[in-house]
Amino acid sequence: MENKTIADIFTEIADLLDIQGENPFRVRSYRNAARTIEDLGQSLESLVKAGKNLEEIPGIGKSISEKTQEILATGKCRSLEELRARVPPGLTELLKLEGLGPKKVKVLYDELAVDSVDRLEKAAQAGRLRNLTGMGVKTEEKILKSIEHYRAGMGRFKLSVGFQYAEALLRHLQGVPGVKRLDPAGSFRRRRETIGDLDILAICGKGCKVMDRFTGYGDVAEVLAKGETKSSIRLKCGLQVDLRVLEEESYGAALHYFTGSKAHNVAIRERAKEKGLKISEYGVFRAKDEKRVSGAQEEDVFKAVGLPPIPPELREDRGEIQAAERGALPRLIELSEIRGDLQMHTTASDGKNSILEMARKAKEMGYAYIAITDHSKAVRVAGGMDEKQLAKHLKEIEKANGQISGFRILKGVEVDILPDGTLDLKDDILRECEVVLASVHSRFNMEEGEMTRRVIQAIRNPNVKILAHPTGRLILEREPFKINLQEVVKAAVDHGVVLEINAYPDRLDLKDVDARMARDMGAKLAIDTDAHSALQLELMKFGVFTARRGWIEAKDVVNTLPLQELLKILK
DNA sequence: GCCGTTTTCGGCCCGACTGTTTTCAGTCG
Repeated sequence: MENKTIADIFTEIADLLDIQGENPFRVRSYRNAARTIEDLGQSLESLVKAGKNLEEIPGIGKSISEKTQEILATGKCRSLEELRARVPPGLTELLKLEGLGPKKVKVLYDELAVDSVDRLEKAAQAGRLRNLTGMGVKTEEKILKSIEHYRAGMGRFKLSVGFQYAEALLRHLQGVPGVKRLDPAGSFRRRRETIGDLDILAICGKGCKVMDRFTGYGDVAEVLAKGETKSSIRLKCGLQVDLRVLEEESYGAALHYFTGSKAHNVAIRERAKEKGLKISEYGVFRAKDEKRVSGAQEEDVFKAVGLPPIPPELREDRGEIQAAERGALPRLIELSEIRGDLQMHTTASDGKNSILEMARKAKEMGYAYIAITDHSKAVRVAGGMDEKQLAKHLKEIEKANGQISGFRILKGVEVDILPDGTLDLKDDILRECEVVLASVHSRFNMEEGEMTRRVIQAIRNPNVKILAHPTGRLILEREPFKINLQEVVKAAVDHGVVLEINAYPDRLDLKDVDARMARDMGAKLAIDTDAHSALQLELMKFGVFTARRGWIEAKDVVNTLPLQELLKILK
């Protein structure tokens, strides 16, 4: 069973308890447990099978441990069933609407029997909400807007999409007279794979017109709020952007606060409290007399609680505070440490540029090498090659090597893993390649056991050097296929196969927590763009972001190595 | 429900905004 399945059960329990008006701290315990489980990076099921005591996991105690084991054993959770019998499960969907929380949902259900988004919409349109306690005409209007927004599916955006909007908007704001500083914060700054909204912080001089400039941006669909220190807009694409203007003396505290994550902030504040301090977005204060201690720089916040600065990508309350305390924070990989790119496509299959064009762009980026890895024949839609075509293509690569100096183009292929676990090309031709990536492009809906065996069989082929996009997911579009990733990682370690962090922004596969788990199990990683044009080689940064979120260091990543050392590993 | 170099009971992060109210509850980040 997937961790996500178990986490979803605890989230639903939390929602249902919340609506019932349960103790909010009890509710929070379930939410914390759900988040911890989802982020765990290793399967709870296998931990339980291995006899591990789940109560050793922070945030999981006796009750949630027992429920987890019940869920794993029976596929059900009695507490959840009992709650569902008491509270209509449709109510949890209402919580997803902006502006609706547990209290209002309960009133809506008790007074008007509203138990679905559709019924809520009808009630609001009929003007039946305005008479309820705590609600009025404005609440009605807000709810109708929320429903519209919810239905439009304007949920989260891929990080790469966020980058496009953020960069354009920052350019728009940068030239405004009086603007001294601008920083994106939030999940964008933590480089999460998706973002829900965009937070921008600013320091401005007196009389600065930055808010007018902000709400007057050409791409604005709606101005949600406009004030002296905070304004919110919704862009035409549905992305909400908040701009906050702050004082210089509290800027560091605000940057820390608005970067999050929420769970990280809570943990930092708990620590501050133990030390007799109070941390808010306005600074670090002494608890006894409210006197400000510091807060101009972000480091001040960490310093106040006795910690070294923690990089934004790690701030998820996944052990970074404990690691910082021990002086054991990783030295995270940097984009500048990448020396080459080991997966890309050319006009020989479904790419847009030639071998030489890819190589020249890579050289211009400061790389020392690339591998050309076009598709094999099973991937028909991508113009995959058979043995004969690949043999000719490898000659083309050799020829291109003669046309570029101080740079090495490695002969490679992305060979398809067929449903039975065999490879799409004969071993003879694979032996000719310096970089063989293997990957799954078909039959995504296999049973977990079958898919795991399929991929492990490919890993056992001695010609295979890298397992590419190991889980096959497409962010916001396609779930990863079912596979026992820990068994796959173990096989990869045993057979010296490198696991890929695919940097293509739709994939980011392995994802952060999986990459961390793989490295902890002893695996080596490669960060590759899977570029289908020369320009897409620039997408490497998204792979590096994912790696950093997975606590990965340069020494874990084979394409930070000089060419000769890389070749030794690939041999 | 979880947690404990003060605690096995009694805490559990902090502040702003909104809309509904005449002093505050609910929601959000």
